[in-house]
Amino acid sequence: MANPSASTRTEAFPVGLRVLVVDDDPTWLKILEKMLRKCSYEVTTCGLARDALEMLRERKDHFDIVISDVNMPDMDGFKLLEHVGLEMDLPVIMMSIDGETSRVMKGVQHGACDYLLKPVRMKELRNIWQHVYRKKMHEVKEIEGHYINENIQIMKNGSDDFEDRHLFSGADINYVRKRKDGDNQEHSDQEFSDPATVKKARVIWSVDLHQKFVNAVNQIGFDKVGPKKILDLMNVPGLTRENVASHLQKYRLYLRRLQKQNEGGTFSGNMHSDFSCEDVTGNFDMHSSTQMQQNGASSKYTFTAQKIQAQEMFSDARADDFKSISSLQVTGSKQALVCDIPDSQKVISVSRLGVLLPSKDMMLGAGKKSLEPAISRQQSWSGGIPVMQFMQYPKHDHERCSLLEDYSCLPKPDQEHQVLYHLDTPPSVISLTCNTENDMSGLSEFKPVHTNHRSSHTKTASPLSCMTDTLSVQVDSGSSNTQDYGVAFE
DNA sequence: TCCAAAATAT
DNA sequence: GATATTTTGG
Repeated sequence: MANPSASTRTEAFPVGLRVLVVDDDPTWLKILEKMLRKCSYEVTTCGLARDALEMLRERKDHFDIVISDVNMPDMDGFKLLEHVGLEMDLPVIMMSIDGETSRVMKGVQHGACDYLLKPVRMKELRNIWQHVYRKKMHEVKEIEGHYINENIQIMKNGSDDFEDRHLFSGADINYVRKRKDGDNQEHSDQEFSDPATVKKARVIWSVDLHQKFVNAVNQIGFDKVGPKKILDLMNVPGLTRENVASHLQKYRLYLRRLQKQNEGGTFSGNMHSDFSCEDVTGNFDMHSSTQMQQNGASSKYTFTAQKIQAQEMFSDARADDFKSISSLQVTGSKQALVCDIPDSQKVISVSRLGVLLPSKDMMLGAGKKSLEPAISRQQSWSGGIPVMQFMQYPKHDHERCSLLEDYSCLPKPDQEHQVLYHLDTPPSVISLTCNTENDMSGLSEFKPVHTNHRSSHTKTASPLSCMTDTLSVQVDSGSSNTQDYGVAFE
């Protein structure tokens, strides 16, 4: 899938599928080649299994799928199948003249994704791309939850843009979500047979992607910003103007809401003093962040921040609208946050502070920076360990809490939780963990008064000079029905 | 079922 | 390009 030429292609997904056909019979090779080309696939033929294997070994990234005959003089088709499965893990379709059950079974047992009988029909060849797609989906599913990436995260049932194939490629794997198995297994044949009916990819606005978006917006200037300009600046393959427009709409709504709140003058306290960098910086073991949640209730708070200098806080103080985020705005520079933690909410996080000022000041675009909460559940690897960054805000008042000042919303005593502070600017990560129930109860009692308690966990924090870039808080109670991925503006 | 995110329509 | 509406998926 890492075909270099892929990036230059513009055809719809199955078009250009790179197929390697192996058959000792030159006539069949010719026929198959012709038929496959008719399907708009990119075909490579090979008369010897050994040569095919060699070719694959040399350029395994140059093929998407292999179709091999079973009976070949130099090497049994099953043997080839075995090698391919083990060495390059490409989908392999076997074919033969006879459809003897045992042979077909053998093929399947050896890992063939399909078994075609000669003469092969056009319809069968036209659909082989599904195997590639399914395989990818399968792989994605396996790594789901452990992948982090700074590009687009896409979920699709198919791909309608060649470029998208990059999202599937090993080197540039983007987190791809798939539907639940049941969904496509049931109607796979119908749904997949026509690429045109395949659903469009859904872009998941991860923190990183959102950050790019925010950076672009800032660069352009809020008043002059437009989807097209942002798209150009972001320069993310596969991302469309519509994607950006949609996100921009959400972003604007978010800022508007924030501004409103700000005007309303609800200040939830003086976060500044409470949330100084000292509390945030420090080195903690980030590994703890990897265990997101087990069956029980566990809460975890992670956040990364860069240059934390909070000054203002835009949080909703209204009890009725508590979904929210807490964002602090930093004067001079940067961020802060508050968050609400719902028990039902699985993850809460405030993240990456953007660089826009969600206030009038920002609108004026004076280059001020602000903290911007983002929400997403995204997986990332930090030091080989998956870390999730969350940014979803809870919606229950009773659960809300501000990291800065209101800790009453922290997880209930009966829950196990972890708190971690994670410095994302590159390397350092801080994590704070409390795993005992006792700790929990302590947290649940968190109130401003408990500042000390919190400090104790963050004592190693470095000075303000340390910059924090993202702050995310995640609370995992084990049960939740909220969407937990993507950036959320709330 | 509900809700928010993202896609799509206007 | 902005906004309204619909679709999607957790």
